[in-house]
Amino acid sequence: MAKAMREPTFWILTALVDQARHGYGIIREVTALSDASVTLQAGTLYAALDRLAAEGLVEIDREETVDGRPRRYYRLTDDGATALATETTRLTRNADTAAARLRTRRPGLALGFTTP
Amino acid sequence: MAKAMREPTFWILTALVDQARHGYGIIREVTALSDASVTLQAGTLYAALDRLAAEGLVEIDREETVDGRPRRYYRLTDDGATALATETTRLTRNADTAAARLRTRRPGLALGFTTP
DNA sequence: GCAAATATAAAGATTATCTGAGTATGGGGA
DNA sequence: TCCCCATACTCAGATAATCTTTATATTTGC
Repeated sequence: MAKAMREPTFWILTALVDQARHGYGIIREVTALSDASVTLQAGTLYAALDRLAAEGLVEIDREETVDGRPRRYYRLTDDGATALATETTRLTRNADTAAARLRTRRPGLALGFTTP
Repeated sequence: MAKAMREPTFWILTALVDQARHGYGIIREVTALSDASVTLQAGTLYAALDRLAAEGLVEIDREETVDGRPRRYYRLTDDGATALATETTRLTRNADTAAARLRTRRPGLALGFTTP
């Protein structure tokens, strides 16, 4: 079984599903995707990109300079998409297992969690 | 926002939802709950129980000796149940966000993930 | 009689993330 | 014009949860 992914890693891969993005763009996309509940730290992001590139889950798409600032774009690889899909399945299964258990606790009472 | 929970922590809390269990019982329950895809390591478990007790998410239920072996039972606190419910909501939301994005990738093709 | 299962403990290594600081450019408001 | 903020990336050190390994002790099953 693939080892559990940490949240920043999960969000970075998710941000790259639809298009290649550069580091700072990933940060903004994750903020938007997560409804501002997750704010990637720069240190975390760039370290994670290096690691993910080494693992083959992302790769450099292109580098360009916009307004005098250099950007490095990353894209998701097929392995990255597969890893994200696997992780997503795992998250769903875990959440479903816990939700089912929680429903049996104090039956008839309002639950402390909601479905979005 | 509550900080993301790691997988072993999530499973320990989930295992305690329905009843108080002792350490070794938690290990076996998590193996069963996760369809044998997660096997808690003893070192991880007992360290996590100490930490979770210090955080007030679990508490000692009772201690008893069965067949000459001492067992320490833990139960989930209300805070623990709330934390697990919050985490479950987060997992569901994250998984749904990623799943929606993955569906838009290479439309028409079979997806690399399944719903359980 | 010996291995495997039961039950807990604890030290050291690993690793992703967090924290915080640093470098640099460009745009917008005062 | 000046300064702050947003943009864009880098890096060193601290933190925290987990993993790995080892240890101890009892009981059950073969």
